[in-house]
Amino acid sequence: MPKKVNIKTIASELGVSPSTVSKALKDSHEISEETRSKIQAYAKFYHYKPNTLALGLRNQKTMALGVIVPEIVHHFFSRVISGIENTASQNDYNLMICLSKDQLSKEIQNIDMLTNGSVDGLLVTVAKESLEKCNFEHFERLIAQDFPIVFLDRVPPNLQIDKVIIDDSAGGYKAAKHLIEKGYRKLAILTTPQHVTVGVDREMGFLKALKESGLTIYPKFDIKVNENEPIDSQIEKLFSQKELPDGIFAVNENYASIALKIAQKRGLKVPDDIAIIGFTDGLISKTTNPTLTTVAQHGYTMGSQATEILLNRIYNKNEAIPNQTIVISTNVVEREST
Amino acid sequence: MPKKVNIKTIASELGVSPSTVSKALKDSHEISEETRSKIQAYAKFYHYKPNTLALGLRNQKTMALGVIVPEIVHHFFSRVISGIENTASQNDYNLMICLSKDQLSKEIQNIDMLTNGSVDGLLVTVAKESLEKCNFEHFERLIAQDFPIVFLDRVPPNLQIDKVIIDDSAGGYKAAKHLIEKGYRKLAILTTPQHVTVGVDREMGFLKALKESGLTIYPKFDIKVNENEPIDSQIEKLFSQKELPDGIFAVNENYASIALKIAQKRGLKVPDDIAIIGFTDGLISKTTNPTLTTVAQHGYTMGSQATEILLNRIYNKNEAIPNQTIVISTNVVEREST
DNA sequence: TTTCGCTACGAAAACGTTTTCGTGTTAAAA
DNA sequence: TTTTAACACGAAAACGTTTTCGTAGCGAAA
Repeated sequence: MPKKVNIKTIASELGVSPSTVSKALKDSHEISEETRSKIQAYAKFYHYKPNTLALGLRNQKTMALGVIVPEIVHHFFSRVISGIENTASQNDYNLMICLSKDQLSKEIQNIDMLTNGSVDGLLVTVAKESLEKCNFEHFERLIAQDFPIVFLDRVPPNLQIDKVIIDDSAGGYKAAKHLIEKGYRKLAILTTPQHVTVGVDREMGFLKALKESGLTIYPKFDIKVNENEPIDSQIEKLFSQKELPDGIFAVNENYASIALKIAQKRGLKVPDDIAIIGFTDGLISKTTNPTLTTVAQHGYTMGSQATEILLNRIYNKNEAIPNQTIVISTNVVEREST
Repeated sequence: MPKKVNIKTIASELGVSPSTVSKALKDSHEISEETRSKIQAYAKFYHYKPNTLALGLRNQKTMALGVIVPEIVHHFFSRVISGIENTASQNDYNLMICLSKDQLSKEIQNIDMLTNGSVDGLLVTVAKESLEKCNFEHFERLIAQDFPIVFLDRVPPNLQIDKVIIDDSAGGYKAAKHLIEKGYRKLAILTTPQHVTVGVDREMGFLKALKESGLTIYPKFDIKVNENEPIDSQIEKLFSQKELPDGIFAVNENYASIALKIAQKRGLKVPDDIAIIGFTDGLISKTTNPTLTTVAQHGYTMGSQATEILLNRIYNKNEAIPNQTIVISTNVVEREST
């Protein structure tokens, strides 16, 4: 079977030099019409395609972007990736996707791998472990080297970087406002531990809205869910108190759907007895019964915007563009649970 | 700032030749202890990492696998990718992920891109358009060239290839058996049009089980959903007939959850008045109310098994291994809807 | 006839590695 | 003292491109 052809084989097969072939394939005027069409015909017939590695090495440019996310089996991240892929492929860029599994070691390994010629730039959502341990040396090195990198969603603090983030605080604020407008007053929150900044920010905005309306939150209505322990039983506690809340804000879809299930199991009517509002507009919220009102964060937009910034950096490399922060706003998608 | 170092810069910086540096970094005995440790210390200090492109070009081996799937915002595919990533990274392989968006042209483009030195092998789920048009030339070319490639889930027919598929027929069979055992007799099916083989296979198995139990299916209980038209109204038709089924088999999770919703809207009790069983064990099935019984297809396993076959081909390239077909079996996960 | 200027092509270097082979130096063996 | 062998290193080619520069051949102008 016809093995893969390259410029050299075409050249020797056609009795010309590799330079001639290369030029002919690029429609160079240096090459005569006759030779050119002969070469192009041959190349087309044998499906010649230039070797990506050689091109990358020669041009110091790979037309590939690296993506590092914690997980891929996750509606939000897969939407982000989808957004990235879309604008990347529109600009003839390909993707190398790596998973950090929220581990620092994997993240470092991926960074090392990707930044040695493999890709022209990097899109990163920082791993939880890195955030917990405040270890960002691997990123700082890259930044010092002016390697094009844009952070998404979870970002390293206190660094001069390009980033695209969700306006989590405003999202929490909107969630609270929505509940209050609907007439709910005894509000509870299901949130994450301290080091997950997105959870903290959502809570901040939530509390701010409460304050503005002259409301406060009982400490026992403020549940910080520990992901290393069974989630159900932690949320269960909220429902096993004498006094129950009449509105719950869950900082993600998962907590929201669990809360819904527990509420229904305990005979509470949603939204009559208790309202529930989630965060992240994924598939689950649309299929529960009742469907869940959520604060929608636009992952796809996030991915494509981040990619645009990154490509812009790559195109204008060594021009000192100031660092950008893009804030993607959220909006409440009202469904049946409030 | 310390720009990226490479072998040449290390060599000139340390007054030795590139060959010496290369050997020293590989602990070659040809290099004296003194020089070796000097070089290694320097390399470590400046975080030297070999350039991936150069390595790939030199070794004719990139340590990367190409993955082409129709979509990524899809629970099943993202699980498949997750499985691929896991065994790939265990074997020090990286992933280049491309999306075909079920378009033939994109698929061809991706294939062309990936097979020119970028990756050592390919994992592919064929795009719907390619299946409809029966256009597989781009694959045939690769196969003729002995390029390592493994197909997943949706495969081109009549080709000598390695593939990992779901036992869709058996899955449909199990779904029917399950409904029948539970006492349901008037069964309906929500399936896909002809060209989507997985839907056809699932229906085949389903009908086989019916036949074995002496049951038949009314033509009007056999709904072929056309994805280009509103899905809800097509499924609605099933419920607007004089006589209703008492059990529904939906060939995917989406159809199942829509059917559930419509049934409930019409005041039917699930599973008392009507049972519903889906296919693909995703997130949705676990969060509906009642939760959905489904035929679980193990995407993660599929991905990792396919990757093992592929790596095996790559390691033993030019040894004529016969083509393999791995069939991933399914199982019924019983929940509340049956 | 000489000079000039095109046209059409080739040689070679470079991108960053690895690996084969060759070689200068030194110490041990003859 | 000469030969041999081990040691420690360097030169160069190769992977597949692109691009700069050089030049052979040729017709036209001087």
